[in-house]
This record gives sequence, C-alpha cells and structure tokens, in this order.
Amino acid sequence: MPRNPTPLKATYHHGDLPHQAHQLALETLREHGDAAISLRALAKQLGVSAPALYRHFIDRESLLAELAISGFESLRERLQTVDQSSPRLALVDIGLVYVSFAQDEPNLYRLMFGGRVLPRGVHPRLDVAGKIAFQVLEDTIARAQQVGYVKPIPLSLMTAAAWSLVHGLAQLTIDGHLPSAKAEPHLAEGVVTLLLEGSLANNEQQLKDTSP
Amino acid sequence: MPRNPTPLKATYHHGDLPHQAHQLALETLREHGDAAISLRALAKQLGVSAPALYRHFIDRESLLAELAISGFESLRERLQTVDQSSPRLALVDIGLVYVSFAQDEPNLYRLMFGGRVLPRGVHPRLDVAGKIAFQVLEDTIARAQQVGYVKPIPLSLMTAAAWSLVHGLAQLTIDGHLPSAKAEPHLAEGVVTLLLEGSLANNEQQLKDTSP
DNA sequence: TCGTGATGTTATCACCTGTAACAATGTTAC
DNA sequence: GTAACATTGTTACAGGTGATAACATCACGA
Repeated sequence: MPRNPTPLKATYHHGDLPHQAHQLALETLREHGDAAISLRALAKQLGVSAPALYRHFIDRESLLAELAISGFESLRERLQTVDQSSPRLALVDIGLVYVSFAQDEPNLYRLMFGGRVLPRGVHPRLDVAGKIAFQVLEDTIARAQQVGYVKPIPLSLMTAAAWSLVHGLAQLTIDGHLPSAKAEPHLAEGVVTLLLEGSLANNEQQLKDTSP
Repeated sequence: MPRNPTPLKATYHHGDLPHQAHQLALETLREHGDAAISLRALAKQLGVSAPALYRHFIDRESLLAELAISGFESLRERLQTVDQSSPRLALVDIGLVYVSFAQDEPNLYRLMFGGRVLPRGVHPRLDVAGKIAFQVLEDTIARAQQVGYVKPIPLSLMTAAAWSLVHGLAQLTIDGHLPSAKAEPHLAEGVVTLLLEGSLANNEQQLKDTSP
C-alpha cells in the first residue's frame, strides 16, 4: 500500500522515497540482518538511483540508526502493553515481554544493541529512544518498590540487574548460546523469577505463597 | 619479536604469515573493532600481497572466527584464575571476572558474542570454544550447589540465569547503556549479589550473616 | 637433481559507500 | 504567468573491499 498519492503515474519525483526506503530496509533487516542492507540494492528495488537515497539519509549508518530508533519504539510499545494493575505480576511479565520481543525480532534487536555498528553518542535520537524504552522497565520496578514488594535497594541497582538479566537472556538465546523459547518454553520465566526472589522484601520471601 | 627464523633476509616466503596475521588482526580488532579489519590493509602492513592471506584463511570471516576462538580461550583462562576454595566467594568472583574481561576487551568481547557477524554452527571450533569457557561458569555453580549453598534448582536454570546476568551487564556497560565500572565501581558486585540472594538455600538467606 | 606442493605474486571481477556535476520538478515572490 | 530558488531526482566517477584465476618462486623429499 504505497503512500504515493499518484501511484499510477510514473513521475520523476518518487514522492515517498524516505518512508518506503525505511520500510523496505526494515524488511530486509528483519529477514537477512543489517549486513544485508545495501543502499544500491535498496535503490534498485525501489526503482530509483542509489544517490537519490543520500538525499534522505546522510549515510548508511544513519539509515540503520532510524531502523534502530523505530525498533526501540516498537519495544516500548510492546513493554507498555503489560498489565500494570498488579506490580508483582507486572515485574515478571515485563521481563517475559522484553525477552519475547528480542526473540521475535532477532535481527532488529541485534541492530538496536549492536554497539559497534551503532555506537552511542553519535545519533542523539537513537540514544533517547533507547532510554525511553528502558524507562518503562524502570517505572515498573519503581512501582513495585513503592508498593513495598521489592527490597528498598537503590532503584538504579535493581533496574540494572533486571535489564542485564533480560538483555543477556535475550541475546544469548537469539544467538544460540542458550536454548530458544521453543526448546525451553519456561526458561525465561524461571530465570526472571530467580532474580526476583533475590529482590523480594522480607515479608514476601516465597513467590508461590502470595496470591494476587 | 618475529617468529621468522630468518628475519633479516628478505625472502620470497614470509615464513610466519598465519601467526603474524592473527596477531596483527587481533591488535586491530582490540583497538578499532572488527569492522576495521581488512585483509588488504592487513596484508599491506605485513608487507605481503592480499591474496597471500587467502592461503591461510579461507575468507575474512574465518579469520574473525579464529580471533573469537582465541578470545574464548583468554576468557576461559581468566575465569580459571578465580579462587575456588570457597564455593560461595567463587560465585561472586567469577561473575566479576567475567564482566571485567568484557570491559577490558570490549571489541574482542563484541566479536565473540556478535551473533550476526559470526553465526553459530558455521565454525565448529568456535562453538566448542564458547562452550568450554561457559563450562567454567557452570562448574562453579555446580560446586556451590553440591555444597548446599544454593537452592537445588536445575543446574541449567541457575547457569542460564547467571550467564544471562553477567553477559547482559557486560554488554550493556561496554555499549554505554549502563554506567561503566569506572563510573560505578560496585555496580557489578551489587547486581551479581542480587541474583545470588535469589538463589540461596533457605538456611543462608542473608549473605552478610555468613562468614567464610 | 628434479619435480611437486606450498606459498607467494599480479591481474581482474563484482560489489560496495560516498561525492560531484547536472537535470527535472515543485514552489514561491513578484 | 513567469523568474528565481529549493528539492529531489539523474549519470559519472573515485576509492575501497572481498574474492578468484593464472602465474612465479621457493623448500624439500624421492
């Protein structure tokens, strides 16, 4: 479904190049990884010359940065679907949603967190997009802490631990170091629960003993 | 210090190309990342033509694979320096050593775990090298479990959680998402301890209350 | 000594990112 | 309406890369 208002007439001006290039590049990324994204091939598929893309993307890396930004936005949306009515359940759920996002979109996730291909500090919008997604995780933890469900340890510490855990699990599973969700459906839940049990307030030592 | 037995005579045959290429590539990797490794540039620095390298490395990727393999061996060596006399202290220490390895060698670590650039199943030696390094971590956890220090949960679960945590923390810090060890010297310790407290056997609920 | 395999060489291909110079199209001011 | 300008295309090209083919040289064992 092209956005081009005059799709039938073959005009000199494409009319929707930036958007369609973004979409096609995203598709290529998801199917074949970031290394498969070539501006020339992209231009050819779009019926346009290669330098035309440079009118809209400073260079290849900035195109990748845009893909990563939209990836972080997708991640944030997915994380925000978690039911927050119970801070306790939300803690586990948000971890599982995080991991499942990475497993659903391994190539996109790798681009988002592939530090070498997209270093921090170069694309400010990318940096803030990452922080915003991360914020959902932190807010969830903060809520659980305010309710007294988790220990009163520094929020930054608890958040760092939670993020490290889900990010590490995501990365290790999509790279084949740990069994995938298909092979071990309950791995993520077990792993997340394990960390959570180290973070409980004293009056909530056993997860199983407490019911919503 | 060239291995070449006749370093002074400029011979047609280099004599030590594979080894020196590996070393120089490793140096380039550590300083500038995997993307900076070019066989042409490498050959030029070694005073040799580019195709000569293809006599010793099937392609660029197999050279990277060799670097990653030596990286896993270095990691294993570092992990094996951990004092195992106290299973309890070894648990924390091995986590800290793991994270510090990644922070000392960010580019090497990224290559080792950059799933896209070196996919699993393509270079068997690489896969086993990764498993062997991982084994040190698992053995340490198994020991602590046999001593009764950690819960009798499945070893694979506990190991997956521990590896995920340290790997995630390593990756997030070297990519600038979480504060580095310089900015937050005790972050790694706090994070590792947090997971550990969720894994303690019931009679060891408080880390601080137990002395070696 | 001689030839054979290992290890170099040069020449070349196909592909890539990125830039320069130019052309067609929209747009805005007069 | 039309002239001037900005936008977004185009072709041509520079420089770099991985990889292969065909040829040259050397070391070493039969």
